[in-house]
Amino acid sequence: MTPAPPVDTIDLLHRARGLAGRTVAEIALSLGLAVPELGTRGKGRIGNLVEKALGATAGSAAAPDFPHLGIELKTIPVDGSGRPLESTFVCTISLGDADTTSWETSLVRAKLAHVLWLPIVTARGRPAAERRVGTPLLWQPTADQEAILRADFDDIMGRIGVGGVEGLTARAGRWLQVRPKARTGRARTWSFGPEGELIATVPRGFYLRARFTQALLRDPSAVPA
Amino acid sequence: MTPAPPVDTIDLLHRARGLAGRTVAEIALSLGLAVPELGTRGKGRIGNLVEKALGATAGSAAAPDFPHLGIELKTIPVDGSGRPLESTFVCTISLGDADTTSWETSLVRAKLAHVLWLPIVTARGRPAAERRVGTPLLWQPTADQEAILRADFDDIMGRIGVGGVEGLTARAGRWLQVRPKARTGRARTWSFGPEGELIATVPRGFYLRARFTQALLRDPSAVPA
DNA sequence: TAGGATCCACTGGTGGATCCGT
DNA sequence: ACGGATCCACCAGTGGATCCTA
Repeated sequence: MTPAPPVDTIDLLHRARGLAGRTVAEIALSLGLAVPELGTRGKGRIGNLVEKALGATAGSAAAPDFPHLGIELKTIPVDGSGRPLESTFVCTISLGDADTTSWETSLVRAKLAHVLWLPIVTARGRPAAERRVGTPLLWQPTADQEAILRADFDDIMGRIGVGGVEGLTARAGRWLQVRPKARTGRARTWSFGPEGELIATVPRGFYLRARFTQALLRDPSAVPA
Repeated sequence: MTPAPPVDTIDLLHRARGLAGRTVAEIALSLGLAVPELGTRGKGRIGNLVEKALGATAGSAAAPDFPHLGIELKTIPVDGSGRPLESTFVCTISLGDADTTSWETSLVRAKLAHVLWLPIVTARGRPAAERRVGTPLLWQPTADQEAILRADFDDIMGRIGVGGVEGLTARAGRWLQVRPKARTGRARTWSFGPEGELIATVPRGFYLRARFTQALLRDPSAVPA
């Protein structure tokens, strides 16, 4: 019942376009799956559903959703006019490697190198089943865009190197930012404090600000503020 | 329904003696739990049951079962005359640290520093529910015993340092031995080969040979072959 | 007999994201 | 608007051990 992986990029894009206009309920039904609930329950379930619908490789960490194509799938909740309602999670940040990781070798660069954006038209307060897939966009950063992402990355990693991760706020970064991930007070990861001492901290992730993804969805080569 | 932790060593020993002579079925019933199946299903379930019955801390890794007492609980299947039917698993071996770990700081020493042995009288082929708790033994290694355990540990770690973990067999060690742990071909851990190269291997654990535990149960200060 | 192979329950960490006060 | 907090599914790894052939 689960579709095979797409044979190539064209195939993937065709399939994604085939989902456009369909509701979450319809997609779930066609896969023989339960319609995901949302709200405070099951925040990531639409993302998982769409992955299955497009034949993405299941649950493979540190690899793109479509490994043979090198393409990452990202759903993004948008309002009726196509504006993102949320920032977009990119990946977890390796807090221990702040001083030895470069943009070139970073996971965040790998994730953003080639993305299939799939807007999910979302009316707040309505059942998830009603949400509808919008027009997909296959995107690779332009040189200008990547330069800014790299600058954000270097800025963030530099701040961690100087003051430790606890001194970093979500205010750093023009398009990329770092915010907490996972339930506060439960998950723990290891990092370094201002004096270089080893400390336990909440896991954090890279996110793309909504103002960047908003511009992107309208013009893939946009360079917004 | 789950007992509170024992307040002190005497309390623990009293409780353990209170289990002596009782069957697995009786203990499960008194805790309001299902009687564990065994055989090829649920090999560790009696151990878990007894932990609960004695108020051990649940599922705490790298800590003794009774942290405030520093005591480790080990069930051990024995025949009608009290002879162990199996070797006893002690703990996982840290393969990456072979050259930097000493007996003094090792997990295996910590685990064996103070053990509450609880024999489980086991007739092969009979239902697990019928198994009966034997006479508990609270044990700490004598100086002579610890010297041999340390020698085994050093021997094993030395062999790993020389030939890598893949050259190590369960034949090494007088009382302690190293054997595979977890389903072959599934779990993987990282180690070093003969040339110092990083390799993936099956996880392994320290076990106490049955000839040692057999002597121990008859005479806590025994120094068998 | 015992070395090598294997089994189940549980949970912490990861990947998928959205919630919600200020 | 947005920074900080939080939610669920899934799975590999760990802890509890015993099985099973040669």
